[in-house]
Amino acid sequence: MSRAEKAKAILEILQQKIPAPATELKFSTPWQLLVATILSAQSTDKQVNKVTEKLFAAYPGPHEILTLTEEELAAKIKTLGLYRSKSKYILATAQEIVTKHNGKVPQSFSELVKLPGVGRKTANVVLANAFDIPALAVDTHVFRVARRTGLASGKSVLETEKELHEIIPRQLWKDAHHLLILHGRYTCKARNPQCLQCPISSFCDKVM
DNA sequence: AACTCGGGGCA
DNA sequence: TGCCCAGAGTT
Repeated sequence: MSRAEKAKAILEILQQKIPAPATELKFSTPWQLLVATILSAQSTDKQVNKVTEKLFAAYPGPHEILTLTEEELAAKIKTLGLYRSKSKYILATAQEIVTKHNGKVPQSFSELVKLPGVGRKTANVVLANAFDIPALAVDTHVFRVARRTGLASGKSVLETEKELHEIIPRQLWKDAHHLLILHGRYTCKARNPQCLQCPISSFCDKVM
């Protein structure tokens, strides 16, 4: 079985096994996904969902969020860590999107990473999930899953990113990041991995 | 490369 | 009670 076939098989299984609504970041627009992703730094998806549900109901887009001061927004996201910097980033990014991008979230990596608080990971998540553009942010979870399953063998995150780009089928790009990261977070954990309940253990070189 | 922001989840 | 967490900016 080629690596590409393996990737396809693994992702299709994860698609069926991972209950999206409970754990996935919720969003209905590129802007909301961008904000949710900024908020997710050093926080869990559940915490983020709790905050964004209220926030987006009252302030759905960049124009609305700009009616808030930095302190007011910070108060609304105070249950998340790093809330002061996040508030600052979100308002600054909203301002730039309104003034420089005609109110729309830019659709290229180079433009996205120029936004305040948007780095490599956030940019890739937005490209893949909001715009269905092949992009994958390899973080520690994705890296670990890729190594254990043998989908990638590169030593660095960037090498792994390149390898995954080559083998993940086009139609699965949109879900690849969520699936791999959630699998890594809840099942293929760094410590105490749940191999007995792992739906893809038959593809794994390192069942424990 | 190291440091900082940071409340909540979980053992 | 201590460790960890969907990161990014600054020095």
